[in-house]
Amino acid sequence: MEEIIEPMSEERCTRSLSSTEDAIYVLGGKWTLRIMIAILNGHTRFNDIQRRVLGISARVLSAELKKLELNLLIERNVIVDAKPVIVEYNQSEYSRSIRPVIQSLSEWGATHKIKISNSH
Amino acid sequence: MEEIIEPMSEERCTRSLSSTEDAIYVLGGKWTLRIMIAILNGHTRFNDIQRRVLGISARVLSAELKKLELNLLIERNVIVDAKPVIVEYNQSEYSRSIRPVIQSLSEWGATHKIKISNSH
DNA sequence: CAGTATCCCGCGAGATACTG
DNA sequence: CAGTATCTCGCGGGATACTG
Repeated sequence: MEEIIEPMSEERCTRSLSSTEDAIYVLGGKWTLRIMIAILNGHTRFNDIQRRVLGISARVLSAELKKLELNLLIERNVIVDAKPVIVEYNQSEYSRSIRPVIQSLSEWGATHKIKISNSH
Repeated sequence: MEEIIEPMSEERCTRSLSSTEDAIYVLGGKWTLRIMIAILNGHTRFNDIQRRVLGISARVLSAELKKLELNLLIERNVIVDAKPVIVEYNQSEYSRSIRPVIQSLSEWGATHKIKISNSH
């Protein structure tokens, strides 16, 4: 009886792929991580965030914040007893879970930049 | 690979962000990881890959393969002494470097899916 | 300040056809 | 088989203006 050695089990890889795609779907947008990192840096208010994330429009920022909130990565808090109402977007406890992911991406991105510039 | 240079403070975080964006830029496309994983799974020929990556057109696959090759993640090999010439896209040695990234994304994606489905 | 409403344009990408 | 060439269309997203 012979056994075929595969690079990796197809189904395991497929499952892994689908999870990977989910992650990319949530985190891989053009603005998503920029915004997330602005908030992690303590910039919690709409216009403050917009100032930090250069080039983003109010319309797109609004949509992105809703998406991040739906994914439980940020929490929208309205402080009603303020002169003009204050809205704060705060990192959630759960948002800590993406730190390793950001770390991993960041490390690879850094070495990759070197790799590419060396190759040209 | 790059676009805008930020003139902001917190340079360490900005550098990290920029590396993260570079990684997202390379890996975050709609098809990129699907294709990469198909190749890692041993599907090396154009039409074979296209069959594995459901929904992708030849035009887009062609462009994506060029991008992956430019990023040194795959190698294009032409086997000239075959009746109709055979072209193979093989994983590069360097492509091993993205495994931790895929792993990290995959793990977060899996737990996130559970997190989200529990919250609805 | 914290957004929403329109208008509008470019390009990402699907469909289809064609070539060496 | 391994792509390239058009043609087309939707929508992501920028610009601008407006509101509570």
